[in-house]
Amino acid sequence: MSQMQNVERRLREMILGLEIGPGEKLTERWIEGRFGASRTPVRAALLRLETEGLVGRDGRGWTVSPINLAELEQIAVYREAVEVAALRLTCAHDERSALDVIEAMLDSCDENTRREEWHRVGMDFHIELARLSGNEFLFRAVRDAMTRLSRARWLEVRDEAALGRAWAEHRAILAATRLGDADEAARRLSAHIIGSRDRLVTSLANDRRGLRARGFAVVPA
Amino acid sequence: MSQMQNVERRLREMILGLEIGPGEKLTERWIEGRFGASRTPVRAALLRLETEGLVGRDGRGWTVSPINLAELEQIAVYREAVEVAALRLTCAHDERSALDVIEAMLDSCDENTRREEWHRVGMDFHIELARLSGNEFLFRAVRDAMTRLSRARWLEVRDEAALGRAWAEHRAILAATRLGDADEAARRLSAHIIGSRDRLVTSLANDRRGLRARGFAVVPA
DNA sequence: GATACCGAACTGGTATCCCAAAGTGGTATC
DNA sequence: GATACCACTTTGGGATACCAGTTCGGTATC
Repeated sequence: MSQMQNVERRLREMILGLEIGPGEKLTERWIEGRFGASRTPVRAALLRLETEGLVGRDGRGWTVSPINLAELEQIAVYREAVEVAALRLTCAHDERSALDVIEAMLDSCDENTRREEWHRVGMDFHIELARLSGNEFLFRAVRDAMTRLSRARWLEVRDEAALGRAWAEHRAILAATRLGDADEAARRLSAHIIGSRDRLVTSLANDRRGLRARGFAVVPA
Repeated sequence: MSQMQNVERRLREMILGLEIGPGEKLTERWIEGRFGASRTPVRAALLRLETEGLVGRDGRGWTVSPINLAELEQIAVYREAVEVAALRLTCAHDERSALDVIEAMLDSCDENTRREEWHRVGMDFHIELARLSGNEFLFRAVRDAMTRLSRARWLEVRDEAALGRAWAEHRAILAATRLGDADEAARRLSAHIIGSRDRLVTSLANDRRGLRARGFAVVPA
């Protein structure tokens, strides 16, 4: 694997894992030293992470994108459009046995599972479901949206009750999809996405003070 | 304006304007010489154009993305999802006077207008309509989709009848939106997008031989 | 002590070099 | 004439040197 992809992957992991706080300044030279790469791959990584929305330009410098409540609300609307469209396509397919694999992902999480795993599976559920649509653009849209939501979702994962509710909703969506009931599946998916957003934005607004204290920039809606 | 943005913009224009044919090989050194910039900004431009889908990697080298019929079909489905969602948001707004500006764009095209202008306005109609939704992600999705469609749409613009039909459909969509009739507007927009796709894919499939003769790579569905 | 000013240090942007590997063309061999 | 092989060229990936603009600390001045 090339240096370029390595820097990109490792830097993305640090940002998504909150090892580098939202709003923090980044310098190309710091990344260079941190990962033992030269500026060429570092710049390539920053350019790609910029298109993913994980870093941005702050005047003449680089900044880890802050958590933006207004953005989270808009992403939910976007997700609703693309995920529902993808799900309807999947419902229209004849072959839906791949749903079993997704259900197994949900089953793999129990009380002994690490929070990181719940976090990952919660995203992969939506991403893999979108992949089943067979539409590359809907799939990428969902994957990119989940990437942008990833950091904020660490909050949701801390809430046991919210996780239980989310998993139940995931299962209900799968059940309706399995039956090919597109309308019911779409209704439940919409409700799930909007519900998640509301819980997320509420708890983020409440935790804002605490997050800022940890050095995490959170821009209000 | 920095070199980096210049190279990116000018190279994008050459690709979208078919001055560099779909499927053509690109070397960083050629671009370097062509635009009088060094490799650093050239590579930055290529990385960004790659995320826009205009160039891709062919083994170790760069290639102008071919026109891909399967991709065109998938984009139409994607567009339908995001544009309809955006339009419904706009219909739900109180303030819709901005629609006048869009209508004026359509009016600015008549029999004396250059084909390039029809081409541009035909895309901007959809982009500006999506912008009115106020949702940044839906807007960007539409803009990026139109960019990917841009080269293939040169064909549609050659067909006088297709243009007339498209403009009539655009006006009907605007009319329904103005009335706040979201369902009617959505129906008409869906029909327009899918209809455009069918006409486009058909004429592309027919012209494939001619396009290949001009050196344009066209990959079938 | 406050402030205006100056320079050292650091920033991203750019140019340029080096490198390993993939490609290319010619040639010797059969 | 086909093919295997080798030297040379060209490629993108990486590293580094340099630049202009900005920032920021310290200092001289009042």
